[in-house]
Amino acid sequence: MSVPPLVTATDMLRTEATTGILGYRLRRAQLSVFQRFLEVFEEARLRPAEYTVLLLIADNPGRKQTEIAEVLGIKRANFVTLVHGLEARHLVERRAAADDRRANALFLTSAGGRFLAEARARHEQMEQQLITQLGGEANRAQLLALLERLT
Amino acid sequence: MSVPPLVTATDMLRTEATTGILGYRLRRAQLSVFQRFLEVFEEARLRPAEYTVLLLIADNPGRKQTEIAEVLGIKRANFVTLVHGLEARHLVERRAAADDRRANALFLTSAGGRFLAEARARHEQMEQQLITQLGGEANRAQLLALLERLT
DNA sequence: CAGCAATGCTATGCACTATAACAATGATTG
DNA sequence: CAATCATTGTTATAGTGCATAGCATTGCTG
Repeated sequence: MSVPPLVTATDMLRTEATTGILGYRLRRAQLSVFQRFLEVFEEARLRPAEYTVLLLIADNPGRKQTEIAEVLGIKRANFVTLVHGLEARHLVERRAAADDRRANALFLTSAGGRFLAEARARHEQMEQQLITQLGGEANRAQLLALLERLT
Repeated sequence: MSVPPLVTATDMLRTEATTGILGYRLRRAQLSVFQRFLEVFEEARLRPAEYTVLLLIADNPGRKQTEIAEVLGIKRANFVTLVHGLEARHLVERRAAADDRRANALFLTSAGGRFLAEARARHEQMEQQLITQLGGEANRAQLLALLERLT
């Protein structure tokens, strides 16, 4: 009769303990997804945070910086640089708010609209790949629902 | 007949677009879970990465720095500082590896073992809260399985 | 009007991450 | 064996994300 190997591969580490840590798995998965995003949007020079900002401005034109930033969980101070970068690329426009001269109302420029449309298309492809990876749209919906409960 | 309000709350932003971004939801959930971890382990002065390092050393005593670091996705260079901190707190011990004088074999000290046991207990409570939040252990298992597919 | 709050902004520090280079040691090859 | 190359731990350094403090301008409230 044949015997199984007496030792498993000596270079194999025991990692079962990490499966008990939801935060660890969340982090690894998030890094993995972000990494792919960075690769897909490298030539477009678009970062994850910038993409969400463009999306939010598109759906909420004319809103103040602070409002957009707060929804995304970005501090006012850090949002300044982010928006400034998008403005320098002529994707976003800052207009003084009519009702509050302290505030900047944010708008997408026409170039910003076209840029976002293109980005949306690319991102859609990426999201489709993730759905495939997850084993179907139902699994993605399930995952989103579970993530929602954690936030 | 009563009429629904003509306008929704003016301070409400449309955020549906972000639900189409798996990476965004992953990030928010991860930040939320990490935030709680930092609160729970603030007095113990234990960071998420440090916790996983201790766990891995406990389950794989005598392994080289590079091996532990690689499994956790930490660069060798950055791992040096991390281990050094744990060593300074007398939780981890570096011994010259017998078979390779370049390498450091990592071990938990007895104090490190006690510290980890306490940390494990606290973390178990935290994980239980997360399970409650997710609506049961089955949901947590499902979430872990889905996250696995993304990594 | 006086005092307080909010907005955008600048400056700054901390934590995490990534790369390059190095000495010591090990492995490989001619 | 000697020469060459790879690996390990380490240091130094830079970039990025995120947080806080403070400021001037403007708005709000009593």
